[in-house]
Amino acid sequence: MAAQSPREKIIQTAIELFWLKGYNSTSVADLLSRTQLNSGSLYHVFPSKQDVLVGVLETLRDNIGPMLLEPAWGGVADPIDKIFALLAHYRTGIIETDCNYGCPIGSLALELHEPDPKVRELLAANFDAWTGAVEQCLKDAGSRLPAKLDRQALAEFILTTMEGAVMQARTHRDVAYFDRAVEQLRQHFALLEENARVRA
Amino acid sequence: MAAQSPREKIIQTAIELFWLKGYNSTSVADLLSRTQLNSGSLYHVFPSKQDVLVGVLETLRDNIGPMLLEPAWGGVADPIDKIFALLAHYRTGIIETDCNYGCPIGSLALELHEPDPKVRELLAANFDAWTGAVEQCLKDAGSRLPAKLDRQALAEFILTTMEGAVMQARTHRDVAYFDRAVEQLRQHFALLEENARVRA
DNA sequence: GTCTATAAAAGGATAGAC
DNA sequence: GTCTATCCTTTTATAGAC
Repeated sequence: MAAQSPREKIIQTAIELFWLKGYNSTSVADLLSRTQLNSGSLYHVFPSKQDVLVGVLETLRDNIGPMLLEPAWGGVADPIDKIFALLAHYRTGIIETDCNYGCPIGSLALELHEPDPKVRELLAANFDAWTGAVEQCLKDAGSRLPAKLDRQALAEFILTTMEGAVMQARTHRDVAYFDRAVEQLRQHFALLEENARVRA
Repeated sequence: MAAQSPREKIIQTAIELFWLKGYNSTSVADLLSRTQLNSGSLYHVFPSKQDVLVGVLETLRDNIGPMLLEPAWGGVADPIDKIFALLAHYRTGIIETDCNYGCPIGSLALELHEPDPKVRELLAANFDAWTGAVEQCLKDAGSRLPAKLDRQALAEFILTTMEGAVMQARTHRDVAYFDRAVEQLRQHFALLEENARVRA
């Protein structure tokens, strides 16, 4: 592994701690002790804690492929299978964290109540990257889905499902809440695909 | 209006501030200045800030009827209309807050990363009260929905939709994200109702 | 660019008089 | 039950030497 710059160390650590503890509950001191850096080094790179958050959100937005999609899609080629593989990837996160899992973006989106405009736009950009990837899957599914289907709206709805399902699984500490939501979405897809066949 | 006890003042103010700013970003000093109470009075009733949170969650759980369902359902009798009236009620909240709206329970559920077991159970109990009310609507819809439909799972899915849709509308500061998610749910209902008719 | 020390403020909570 | 004063810790951020 190549040596990491202070910037890289801080971003990587902040991604993990903001995800595990949230933004407000992660102190600069937490970041310093985990990275073994001194405050002078951190504040030299990031003038304020919020600048660390901006760096985190830019990194997540720019690396959704290697950090999320490629791990989720390894070996999966079918576009509709990819969508459910992405959801299955979140399920793995839920299991690995004993049902404590929260979507890094969704949790920040609800934790930060009056975010700086730049932060809010980066949260939105992360959602856009996610729904954009799913929308591409829906386009790749071609005539298997109804021609008149609003594929952007359905991509957003898949994000809606993931976020709401993760929230309930976490709150109840029970992955079955996630599974039942995904099953409802599967039924929705089954109805859409049947609809497309009938009209074909 | 009847005189309010310190306890009632604190709970009412905390409901509002936890909703507007979140739990961590609401200080005890905020509660004191808003209620015009002194710290001695607050800590006499609530030994710690977390006890205020417990009181808030118990109050919301025990008053879901007058605080949420009855305002949302005024004049609506049809069980399926009630479900979409409930969603329309959230839409009103989104509009009234300039798309800053967050579900009080959902936001806390994601903000609190390692909640005390009692707090977590109360969050889950609030979700249960919500899905329980929706599940009753689905039962009241009787044969308009497929007989074999898992009505508990669908009730949870409606909560999933609301939470995910609120999150996206807030993040994008655009109610259209909420509207599109509800429209997807409407299509899902249309397919279910058609399904029930065909088999009848 | 990195070090140590520390400022300056905010936070939760307590003490003891009334 | 309520008042005022204050303790103690945590937190973000800065200063100035190296």
